Amino acid sequence: MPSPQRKTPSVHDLPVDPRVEALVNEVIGRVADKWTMILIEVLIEHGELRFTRLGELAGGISQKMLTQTLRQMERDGLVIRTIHPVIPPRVEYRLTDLGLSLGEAFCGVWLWAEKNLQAIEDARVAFDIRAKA
Amino acid sequence: MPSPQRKTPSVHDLPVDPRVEALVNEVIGRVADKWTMILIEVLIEHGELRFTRLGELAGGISQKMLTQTLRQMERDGLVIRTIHPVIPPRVEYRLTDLGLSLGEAFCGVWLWAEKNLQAIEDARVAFDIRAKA
DNA sequence: CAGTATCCTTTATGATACTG
DNA sequence: CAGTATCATAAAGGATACTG
Repeated sequence: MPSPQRKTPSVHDLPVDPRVEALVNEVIGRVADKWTMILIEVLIEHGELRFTRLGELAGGISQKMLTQTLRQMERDGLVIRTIHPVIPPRVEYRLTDLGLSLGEAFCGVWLWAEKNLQAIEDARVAFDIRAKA
Repeated sequence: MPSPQRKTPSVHDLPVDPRVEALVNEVIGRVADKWTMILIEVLIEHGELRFTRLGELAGGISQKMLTQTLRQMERDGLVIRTIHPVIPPRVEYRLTDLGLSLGEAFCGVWLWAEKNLQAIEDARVAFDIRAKA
């Protein structure tokens, strides 16, 4: 890795419009939401799913949050919501290409988390011991 | 957060230890936190920084959240906090290898957001128009 | 089934004041 | 400077009841 002193070898290798950066932050804040990530994960693994099934597979999500998160995702162009006009209603959700690409981008974080779980737990234990002193 | 007995199958259909998965979710939940990501970004770009400077560069963070987020990051092994015993106090923060690797993993999401900013805005506009009908 | 609507609790965050 | 402590409030989220 390049030493931190060198000219910012970060994501931004070019002059960054602060307004663009602010928007990126906002998008990341919204999009990197816990339930959004989990729903994308579930949709990648299972493909198109109905509302209730999606909730079951996500695990521990309330109906309210499920609706709310799905609406946001739909608005952001991450999922497509298909209503089948039957009784009882059948509504299915699937990822758009945009949603899929976000899942792939986020995959790196997921892998990072799995890989470094133990390191984090160790760090916490060490910190808590230090903190007691 | 622990959901009361989830008979729900795991996010993966693969044999994944649910406790591991819960931890991964928790870690991602924390890591996908807005200020954590911004602080990592700033630390990658500027290297070791003092408390106040870090806050300035992060932009719009309250002292309370800065302290709180940095403590969490330190506990998770993402940053190292160095206290120089002088008056006035001088405390510097820098990323650990773990913190740096998280920044790199998250880089994909950052790039995704930059790249797809316009697509998201377009999707929102389109959705809002549809919603009015 | 797939939501809405409502109430209510918890959590997150901000503002302010104070200290070694 | 680099915090800590406290109060206040906004926002997130859950439980429950109801509906087309």
